[in-house]
Amino acid sequence: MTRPTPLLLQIQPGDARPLMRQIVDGVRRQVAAGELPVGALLPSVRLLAQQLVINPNTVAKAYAELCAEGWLESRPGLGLFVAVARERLSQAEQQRRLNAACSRFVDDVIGLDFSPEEVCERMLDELRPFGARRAG
Amino acid sequence: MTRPTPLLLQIQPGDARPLMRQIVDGVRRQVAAGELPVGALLPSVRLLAQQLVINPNTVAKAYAELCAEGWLESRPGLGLFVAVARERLSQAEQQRRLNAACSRFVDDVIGLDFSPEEVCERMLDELRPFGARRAG
DNA sequence: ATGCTGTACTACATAGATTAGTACAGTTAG
DNA sequence: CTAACTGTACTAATCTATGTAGTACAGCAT
Repeated sequence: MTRPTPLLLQIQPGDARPLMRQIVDGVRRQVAAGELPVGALLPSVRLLAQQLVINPNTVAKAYAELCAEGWLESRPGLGLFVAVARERLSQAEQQRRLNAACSRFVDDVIGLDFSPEEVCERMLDELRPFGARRAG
Repeated sequence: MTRPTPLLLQIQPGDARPLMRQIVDGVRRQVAAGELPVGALLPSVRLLAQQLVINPNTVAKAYAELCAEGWLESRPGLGLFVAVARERLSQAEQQRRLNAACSRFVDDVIGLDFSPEEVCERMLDELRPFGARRAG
């Protein structure tokens, strides 16, 4: 009894990110925001590839990365499902990634004429919708 | 009367960023933080390449990008100097870059178990030292 | 048995980063 | 003027990541 599942995911030609990254980021956001509930079935590798008019291999690689990160769960023969939230990384690794992200972010905004407070506010507006998912 | 100028800049082998980016980011931070005062002479393309044990071409490209961004000024035959702060980008372009940076940052931290406030605090700690340079 | 599912593997093409080497024009000190 | 420095420009080769293409295999449902 596998119900088909729609997935609103768009690929922007003007986006500088590689296709695989656009898919990974897009699906990750939808899962983190709760738009894709736990247990939801995702479109198959071949179907999504057909919808986005890209190679199935690119979709498969994106899905594989999302499985490795713990967002999705693969049941071979059945499909890919949204996984239950769980601790995925050690405390140290999480700190390391936060530092790296902050470092890169600062490099990106360092030349812009915004105050740290302005930057912070704009960033929080985008981050808040995803704050809900914490492993328990 | 060109005085020689020291430049503390390290290249980390473990850093995933390309060499050119490490140089650009490193010099940009030092200029933005005021560690390199306006008018300071930077080490020549060939000297810095020798110090970092990399190809002079890589250094030249990094310097060229810093000139294009308005951080440095080139006087052929003399050398490269820290430029005076000035408006470099249109309001619209600055907004566009801030949005892109926030978007990427959120993608980076979305899977970590930190609250938006924790993320914000950690980010501000790294951003604040560079808030001083605003074009007037 | 048929048709769906994810996965694995190879080969090829492309773009970006880097190295390497050479060459040219501007500036300064001798 | 000459020599020695400066930044800049250009080409060619290499390496890596990304994407494309095609094929093959194993699990599951009807």
